[in-house]
Amino acid sequence: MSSQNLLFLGTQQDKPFLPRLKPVMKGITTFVKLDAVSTITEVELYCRAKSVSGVLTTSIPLLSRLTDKPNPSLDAYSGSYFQRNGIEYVFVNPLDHTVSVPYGTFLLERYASKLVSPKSWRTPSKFNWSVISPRTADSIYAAFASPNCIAIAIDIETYRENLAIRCVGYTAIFDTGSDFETTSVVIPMDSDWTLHQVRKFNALPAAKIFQNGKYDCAYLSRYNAAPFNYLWDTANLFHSYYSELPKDLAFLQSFFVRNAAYWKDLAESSDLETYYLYNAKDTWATAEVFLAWMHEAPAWAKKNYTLEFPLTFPAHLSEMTGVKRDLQALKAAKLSYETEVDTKSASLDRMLGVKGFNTNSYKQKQVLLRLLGCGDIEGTDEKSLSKAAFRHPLNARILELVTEIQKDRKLLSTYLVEGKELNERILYALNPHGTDTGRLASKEHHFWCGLQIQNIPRGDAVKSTIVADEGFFFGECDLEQAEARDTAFAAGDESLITAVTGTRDFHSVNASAFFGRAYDAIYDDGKKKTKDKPLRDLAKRVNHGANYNMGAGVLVETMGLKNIYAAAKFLSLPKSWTPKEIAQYLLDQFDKTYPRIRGEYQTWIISQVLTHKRLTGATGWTRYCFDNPKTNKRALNAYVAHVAQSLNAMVLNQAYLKVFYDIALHPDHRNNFKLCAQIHDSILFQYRIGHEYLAEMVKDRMEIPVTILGADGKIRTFTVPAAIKIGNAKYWSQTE
DNA sequence: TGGCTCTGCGCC
DNA sequence: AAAGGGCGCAGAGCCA
Repeated sequence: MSSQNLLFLGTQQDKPFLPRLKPVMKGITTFVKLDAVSTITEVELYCRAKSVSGVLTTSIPLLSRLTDKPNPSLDAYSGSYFQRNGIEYVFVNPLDHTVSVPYGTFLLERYASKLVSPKSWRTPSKFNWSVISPRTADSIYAAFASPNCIAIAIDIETYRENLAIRCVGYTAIFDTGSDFETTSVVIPMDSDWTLHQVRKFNALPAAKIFQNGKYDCAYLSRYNAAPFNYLWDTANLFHSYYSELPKDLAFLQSFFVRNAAYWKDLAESSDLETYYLYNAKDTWATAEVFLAWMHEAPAWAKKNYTLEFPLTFPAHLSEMTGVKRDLQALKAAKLSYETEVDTKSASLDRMLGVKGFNTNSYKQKQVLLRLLGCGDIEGTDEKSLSKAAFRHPLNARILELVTEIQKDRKLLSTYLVEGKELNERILYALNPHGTDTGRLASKEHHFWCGLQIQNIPRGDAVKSTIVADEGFFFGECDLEQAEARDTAFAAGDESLITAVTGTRDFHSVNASAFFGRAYDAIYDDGKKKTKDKPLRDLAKRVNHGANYNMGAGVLVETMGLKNIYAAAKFLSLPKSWTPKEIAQYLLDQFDKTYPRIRGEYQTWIISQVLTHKRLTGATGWTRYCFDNPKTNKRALNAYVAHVAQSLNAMVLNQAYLKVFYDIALHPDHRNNFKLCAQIHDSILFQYRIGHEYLAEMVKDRMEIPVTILGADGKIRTFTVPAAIKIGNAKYWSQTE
């Protein structure tokens, strides 16, 4: 069958979006079938009749037949390839993704090209694998150690219950001169001999490739089997290329390997051989993704990788360091909040005349709002409750209590939970590939315990349960007004630059400029004290809102009616104004003061994205942008926020690396210093008592000059100042 | 019972 | 019509 005809086998759901399919099929004759099919034979007969050799499809029944699974997930299989009786099948997400997902069309086109232009795809290496045995180990090792082995992909499988490694898979990539070949091997972790093999293979000189390798390294470290020459990570590679796209290995494989199908369900197998096969396939996929990325990725993505990947190592150190929990303090805090919740809940129940009102139930809160005559309020979150509270003192009495209970329960359920520790330590993960902007993302640790370390509540409640190690104090060093400075310089807005870099208090300068009051009436420079807190706070909120391109309606929501009316009152605004008009007035004051920020700066960002599909920051970090900031305000907001957030992240990441190499790893300092975490604009560490100078060294390394081309076309250099927070801080709550 | 989505909320 | 960015986790609710 030499015909190039293709078939799109979809569902009725796809019908409205069929016009989007046409450009993707690049002029190839494509038949369309939207009615349900019940057998593969039916599809095959149709294809024979129409000389169709390839089927692009969103049909779940067909997927079910091909995978022999009752209820497969189309999303998991999107991009997957099957071949049967000479017909090729490629699954894609429902066509409505072309409009509902920013990268929907991009992925559809990419997956369709598996059929439309198969020659544009790399031919993957043949997958061959074995389970290691004493008979084969030496020859496999010798091959992996040979100079034409250019890299080795590794992946471990673990038992969650005891943090043991179940098996380790390897795929070696061999350069044959004209092509790349691979060999995969799995080492079950079931004897001293196999552990010895794992150590040997991990110590091989070839560069190692992982997918999210900090996970693997955490476990391998426990076995004293850390890998040597870990240089590549497919999660970081892909994040460096398309940060807005998913980064799991299954997605990466469908993205980079033409004739591969989703294989992750093999992991559920109870058959050992099948499980090892799954492990081997993971490493093969990792190797193939690596090769395809190297072949395809543009220079800017490679530059991104050089910025991002090195962060793996300080992140690994921080993750394995963790922070100590004072278990007694935890118990006490927990008990005290539990008592608090009990008391308040009893009081709430009495007020409502019910038993066991659940403040976590949005349904119950909906009913409550209705009973209080506030059925018009949509949500049941804190803002909605405070809106209702503002309407009547009785509402306020009840709903403020509800909110208080919720706050306490949040602490109890998320942060004051016993048993999150490992050896009395709170661990966490810090992932350089976790965000669209290049910030690190945090989550619980690879050992299935610990906490997200970047959202610990600000107050003492939780931080007073985090204790420094014996002989150490906590220190924290943060970049001051970093995003505001970054915005000012990126926009090239002279007045904002002046305000944010001046010696005067930034928010008071704003308050003065926005609302026409004398600066001296708002802030006392001599005493470094705020004199008009309400006005300064108002300026702070307005600045924050405007920076994120907030609309008046949202500003009303975030400030709350109480604050909006209070603002109108002390600014003597007309009494007839609606809350939204008041908010609009506030935003207008910002725009009058800093017209470039929501003016030329935004225009510049839009044109950058529209002309290049990319935003490149001052440090060279580039974000590929799938969304359209001209037609989609959400996208515009995201890209506007990106510029400052990303620049700040990049600078802090550089600082994190410097602190890692100059202090945490340095032979002169390593015994007196612990690198704990990076928290968006700060670095958390511990220093040995008596070694306060280390905090100074951290500060020095955080103050990195940035040279930036502003949206006004001028080049400027600036440095965000860092502030040290120390003070005999035995507990994290005591850094100040 | 487990898995999924929705809702809400902690941080910067 | 109107739309504040970036994250991860817990509980409720719902479905199979």
